Amino acid sequence: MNATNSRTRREERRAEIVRAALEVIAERGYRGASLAAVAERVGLTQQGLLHYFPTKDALLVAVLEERDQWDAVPDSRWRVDLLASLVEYNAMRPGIIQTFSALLGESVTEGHPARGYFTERYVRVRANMAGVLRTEYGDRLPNGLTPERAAPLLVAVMDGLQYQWLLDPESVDMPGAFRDFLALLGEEA
Amino acid sequence: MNATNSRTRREERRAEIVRAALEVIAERGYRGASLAAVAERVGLTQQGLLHYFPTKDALLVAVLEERDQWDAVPDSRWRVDLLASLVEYNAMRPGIIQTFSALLGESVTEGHPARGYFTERYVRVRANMAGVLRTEYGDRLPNGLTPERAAPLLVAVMDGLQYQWLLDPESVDMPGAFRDFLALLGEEA
DNA sequence: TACGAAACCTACCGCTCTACAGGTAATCGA
DNA sequence: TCGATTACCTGTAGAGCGGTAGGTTTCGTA
Repeated sequence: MNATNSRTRREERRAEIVRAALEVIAERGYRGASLAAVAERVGLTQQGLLHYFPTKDALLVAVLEERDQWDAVPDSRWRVDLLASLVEYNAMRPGIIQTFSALLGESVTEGHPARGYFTERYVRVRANMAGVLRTEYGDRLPNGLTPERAAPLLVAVMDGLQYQWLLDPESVDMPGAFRDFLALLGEEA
Repeated sequence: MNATNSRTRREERRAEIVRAALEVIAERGYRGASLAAVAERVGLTQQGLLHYFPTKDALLVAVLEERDQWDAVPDSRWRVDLLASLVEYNAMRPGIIQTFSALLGESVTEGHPARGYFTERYVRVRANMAGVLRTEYGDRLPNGLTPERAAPLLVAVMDGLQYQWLLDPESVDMPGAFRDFLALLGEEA
């Protein structure tokens, strides 16, 4: 095997570990997720895992980078009707949603290693959403709101619905509720 | 001092501890909040604290009961315009908001002791909000939504805005955004 | 003033956690 | 085939955790 292959193998193993970490964080949160639990899931000892990620925080960074890659795909290519599909898609992947809902909750505590990440992510996502709305409606939505004022609401609805849905999926039709909200945004004042 | 006074003193001490617990949970989350840290804040040892709450979970129960008392005040007495005042009031108490945002985030993880609480609370709050909307608008909002379908959105916006605001209060005008949303709800389709 | 309970304390147990140190076996390039 | 790197392992340090056991002091009550 050549060097490229070695490098690939290492990357694959790291990706495997990140995937396991996503699961464990979903189940126990970041603070509650032990390296040993993640390691066990990929058939390693805790010390073996530290060979790939030297500290717990380094592993978290890798987890957050994975997420970045995930939703950095479309950016300005989004259109409002595609947002509904995104939420529908999310509703089929409760694991990921649970991971990042748990992390978001933890991140508001002091000195949490994901705090900076979520703060910056929100700035970016709000700007993205404002862009999407501007593309769709121009400088004013039908109801008179600017895209910049509607964007935080859009993001809030997505996040807020996720918590209600995670806690009680039977009672909350997340995609349906989100479509209701989009309809609300598109209506005349 | 008589028996009543003793009982009162005990209750006061417990309330003091619960207040300290709210602070520590806001800073570190529930899992990250150690009994010792709470105890120190009221000038006790960890074991002294256990004299008032026999387990950590018992302390959490008391914290959640405090919250119940807090927002059980008005129920059906709420009106839509008072919701805006509530959000404005919340914006002046970041500590409490942070405590319960952190707890909500943790609660979606498996086996979390607050999970049942939040699940039931959402059922109750959605029903309350639907009631408020019905009182204001009747069986259909101006845009055609039923109160039952609008209620999850209302709750989602409140929660979702809190996360954005906690992470970046300078960038997010929580009360303003919420008023925007209320206006949206009140508009004709 | 004597008694019992309440309000703490010290000491400690057993467990878990992250991380470091150092070893060993497999692998890989030259 | 040899020397080095990689991929793990065992062992353990060091701290923190919730909770128990059992003592002592304070205090209300009779």
